[in-house]
Amino acid sequence: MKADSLRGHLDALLLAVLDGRKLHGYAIIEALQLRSDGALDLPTGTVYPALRRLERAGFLASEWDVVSGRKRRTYKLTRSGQKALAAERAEWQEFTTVIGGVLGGSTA
Amino acid sequence: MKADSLRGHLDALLLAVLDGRKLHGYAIIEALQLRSDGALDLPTGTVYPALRRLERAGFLASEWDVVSGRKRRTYKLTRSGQKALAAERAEWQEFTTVIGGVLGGSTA
DNA sequence: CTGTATACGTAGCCTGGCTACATGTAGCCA
DNA sequence: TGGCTACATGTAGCCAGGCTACGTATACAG
Repeated sequence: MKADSLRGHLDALLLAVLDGRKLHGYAIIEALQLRSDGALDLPTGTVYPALRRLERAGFLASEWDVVSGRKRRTYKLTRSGQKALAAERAEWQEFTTVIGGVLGGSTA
Repeated sequence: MKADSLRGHLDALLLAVLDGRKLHGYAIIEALQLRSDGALDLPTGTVYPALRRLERAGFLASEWDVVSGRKRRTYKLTRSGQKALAAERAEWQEFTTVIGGVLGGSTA
C-alpha cells in the first residue's frame, strides 16, 4: 500500500483501535498489524507523536503503568474521543463514497 | 470532507475521470464536481500541476485544441495510463479494505 | 468597456507522516 | 557476565504533495 495515502486517516485508526479498551503505544502498533493482516506497520515515529497530539486535543487520556519495572503509557478514549471516533467513521464513509463513486462511476 | 485526505488518491481520480474520453483541465475539474455531487472542488493549482506530472510520467498525452480562439490543452489516457488506472483502482480497493477493516472491525 | 465565466499556469507555503536517531529495561543463552 | 533480542517510549528534522495566492489571456453579456 502506498505509504502516504494514510494522510488524514491516521487519527481515525488510532481512535478506532482504542475503542473499548486501554492500550499502550507499542501494543497499538501491534493491534493495527493484527487487524489489518499485516498491511499496516506504522513506525513508532508516526504513532507516538500522533498519540501525544490526540491527547492534547482531549481525545485520549493516558496514564503510566509500571509492569515489572517496565514503563508503559496506556491510552484510552475520553468521552470527547468517542465523539471524535464517531465523526471520523462518518467522514470515512463519506470519503469512500465520494472517491469510490468517481473511481468506479460510469462516464458522467 | 477533510481537504488533505486526498493525499495519494489524486492521481487515481484524474486517471479515472479521463477513462474513455478526452477532457481539458477545466472540464476535468467540472467533471469531478459532477461525479462527486459537488463534494470535490479541486483548485486549479492542484489539478494543473498534477496533469503535467502525469503526462511526464507517461500516463497522459495532451494536445492543444484551439476552439474559437480559446486554447485548451486536452488530455487523454495513454496505454500506460490505462494500466496505471487499473493499478490505482486495485490499490484503492486494498486501501479501503484495510482501513475500513480497522475502523469497523470488532476488537481484535 | 466593464464584469464574469472560461482557461492555463507557477512559486512558494504548510501539513503531517516518515526516517533516523537516542534511551533504557527484561529475559534468554552461552 | 556479557551480549543479543524483544519490548517500550520519545524527538528532530526531512520531504512529498496538495493548496493558496498569484499572474495571464480570451469570449460574451449587459
